Amino acid sequence: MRLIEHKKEFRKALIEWYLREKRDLPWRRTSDPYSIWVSEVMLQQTRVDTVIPYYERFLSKFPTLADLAKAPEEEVLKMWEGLGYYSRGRNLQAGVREVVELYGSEIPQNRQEISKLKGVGPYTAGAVLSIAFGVPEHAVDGNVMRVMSRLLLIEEDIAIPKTKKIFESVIMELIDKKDPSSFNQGLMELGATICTPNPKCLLCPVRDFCEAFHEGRQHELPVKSKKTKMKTVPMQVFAIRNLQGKWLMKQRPEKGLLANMWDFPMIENDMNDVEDVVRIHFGMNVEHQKPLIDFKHIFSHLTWDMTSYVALTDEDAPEGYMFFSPEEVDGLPKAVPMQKIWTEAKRKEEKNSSE
DNA sequence: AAATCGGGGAG
DNA sequence: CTCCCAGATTT
Repeated sequence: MRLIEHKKEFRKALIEWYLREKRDLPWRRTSDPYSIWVSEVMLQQTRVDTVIPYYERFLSKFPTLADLAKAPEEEVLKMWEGLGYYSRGRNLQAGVREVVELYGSEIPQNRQEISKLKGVGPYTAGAVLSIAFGVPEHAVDGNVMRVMSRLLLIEEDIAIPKTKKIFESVIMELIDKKDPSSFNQGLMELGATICTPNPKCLLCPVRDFCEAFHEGRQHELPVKSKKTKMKTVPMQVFAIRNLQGKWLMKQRPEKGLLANMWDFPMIENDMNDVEDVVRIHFGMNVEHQKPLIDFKHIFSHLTWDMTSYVALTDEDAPEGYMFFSPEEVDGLPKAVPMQKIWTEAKRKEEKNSSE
């Protein structure tokens, strides 16, 4: 049965399956457009199971558009801590502030305007429009490209940006105008649970419409070129405590990797003696340095090979750095590598004081 | 078009 | 290990 000649039957099969089998997820229990927006941003390149607790905490802290708009940016970052892609959090708040200031706190209900909001790209625009407002717009993510590449035997390389336009066009031809929300979510649900990279075709509600299944080629799709060369950067990190029990930290730049997050003093691996490294790079003298924890932290495009130390100083903070009490350090937004080092530093302090 | 931007789960 | 996840932004 050719999908393109049986659109109505396809929509019916997909939507009925979705309404019957859909997972019970927090953002499917609300019709609040702001909440749905938050969920869509958190779900960018992030698994459902990872997002759920973040979604709950975030909306408890910022229940409405107005709450998020007026919050200090550092509180937003703190709520995003550990979720990754931290610019999403800052962009979401910027977008929310635009809605408050430019649109009278009403999220725009057309693609042209909603796409102007910070952090709202082609996917998120279509997702919020279709799910929150019932507007028949495409929401093409990785799931949808995988599902549609199989259903229609589309062999274009999905690693190339312009290939996505093909899928967006296809969805606009196929979408159910009466229930675009269930149609779009149905495709994503299918990609997440059945039409996975290793597909469970025998359970598929629309396999009769699937050209790849018909040809037995579902495992060949989608075609994706993409190969990344990852580099490894050796890093040395120093958790430095002063005589008042405060710890030395520095905020990262507002642009680039882990923007605005807080670090212990760190540098690319220097082969000099540890005390010399600290004196040369941070201009301070430390003593009693001891190894803390070594580990690798893998980003999308690079790996940090971490070596960390604890040390003691009686000097003032160098330019750009500040000392913080343990409670203050807890409250600062830190990426996972620093969290790991901080946890280990506290554990070691605890152990020393009990001896 | 390609690179950048996190972190984790699955095979 | 590799892949990839309800992608957006910058270069």
